[in-house]
Amino acid sequence: MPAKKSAKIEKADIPRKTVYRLSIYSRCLQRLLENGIKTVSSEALAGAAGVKSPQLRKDLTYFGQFGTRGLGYDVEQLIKMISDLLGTTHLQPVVLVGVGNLGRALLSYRGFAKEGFDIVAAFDVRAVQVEDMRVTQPVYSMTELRQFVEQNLVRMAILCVPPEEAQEVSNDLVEAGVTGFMNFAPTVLQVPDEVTVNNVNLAIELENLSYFVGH
Amino acid sequence: MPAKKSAKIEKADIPRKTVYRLSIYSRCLQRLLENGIKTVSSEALAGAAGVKSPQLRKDLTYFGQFGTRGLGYDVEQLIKMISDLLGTTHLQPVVLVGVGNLGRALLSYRGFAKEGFDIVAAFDVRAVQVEDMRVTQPVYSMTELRQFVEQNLVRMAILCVPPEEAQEVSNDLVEAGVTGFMNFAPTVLQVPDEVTVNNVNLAIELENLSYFVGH
DNA sequence: AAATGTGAAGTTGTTCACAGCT
DNA sequence: AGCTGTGAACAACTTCACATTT
Repeated sequence: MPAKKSAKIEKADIPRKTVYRLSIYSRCLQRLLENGIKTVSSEALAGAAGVKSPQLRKDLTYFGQFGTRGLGYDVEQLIKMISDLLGTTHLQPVVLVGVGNLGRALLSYRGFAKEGFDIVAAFDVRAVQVEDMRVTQPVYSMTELRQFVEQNLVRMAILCVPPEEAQEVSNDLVEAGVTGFMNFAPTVLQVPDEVTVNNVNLAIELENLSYFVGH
Repeated sequence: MPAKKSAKIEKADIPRKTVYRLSIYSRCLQRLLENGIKTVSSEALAGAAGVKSPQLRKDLTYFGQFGTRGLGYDVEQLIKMISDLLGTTHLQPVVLVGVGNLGRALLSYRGFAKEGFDIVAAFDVRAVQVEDMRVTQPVYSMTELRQFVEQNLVRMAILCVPPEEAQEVSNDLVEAGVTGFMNFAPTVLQVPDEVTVNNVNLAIELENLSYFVGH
């Protein structure tokens, strides 16, 4: 069943970067709201987010018209529309696979919970509980991964396994119903079209910096 | 002193994405080398890196001509040229500022050392040593930051402080000689032109995924 | 014959300029 | 008058096609 092309803008037509910037706008708006600011112009919000104002306006109009000419945007309304769009209105369950150094590190990181994501369980070939008070999630054996994902309707997974295992683990997860990966393994994952992979590689990020810093 | 524009390709003319892909190519080449493969075609290497072959060739020719027509690229030579270029031939000192959850997590992560970076020290307003066996770096008080950076000629910093403090800390670091930041704080840093900032926000990365996964 | 290097074409994303609301 | 929404111009990046070299 090939998708029909239409003139209407659909998910696929929206630049990935636009979606990314939405998250940034959302954080800036949150700050404004905390300071009791009710309305903001594209100029001001763009400044806070580090982009130019036409960029911001174009980004928003991919999704509709939210501003009032001569006035600006309603802060609260914009926040609502962005979180609806990103799916962060409700807490989302996430599993983490691979409890090595990085995996443990991410499990103890409290930054996800604040943004609407809940790492509900971790999995590793060695299902030993982490003896760290800051890690509260249960660590299960790999053999339980599929069943857990299916039963809890988990759609997103954080992959921190060694590169050799990444492809196999992701295959299992996809079969169990996962459609989004945050992949920390330095591997190019082969996945079906409907599955999204966000590769994150901290070492590459540093290397990149190193180039611009010079030596 | 405005920079003179020239026809020759200089650092600024090279797409950021190209530099980023260089790191990916490097990792693929490393694997080839480990498997005893001496020569590789753009087609094969591009496949492994998840890009198209003209992309790879164009990326490389920004820096010179490294291939042999009819044959391909010499694996070892390419690795050498990329690491020279990225500045990862020699171990580089990095400081980490802000030893909260994420900071601690990154300190215990061994992935940087393998790629040529050495987190030599950490700094925090509360200079308490981390009682975690996996964290081996000393944690100093913020007041010692400037002197340490100057004396050890540190050029790169990993910022994990709360957003309110990020700007001030980065000002200090820039004055002390840091020209590259890996910024984990959800803030748009204002820095001089010659300073590079790589923003990394794991929560945004997850939010982004959430959008594509749907709900 | 095989595979690189590259100008030109194509695609995607950004910025501008201004028409059109409020 | 002020500020959004948007088509058109612009810039950046990617892909193609093929001439060139080994």
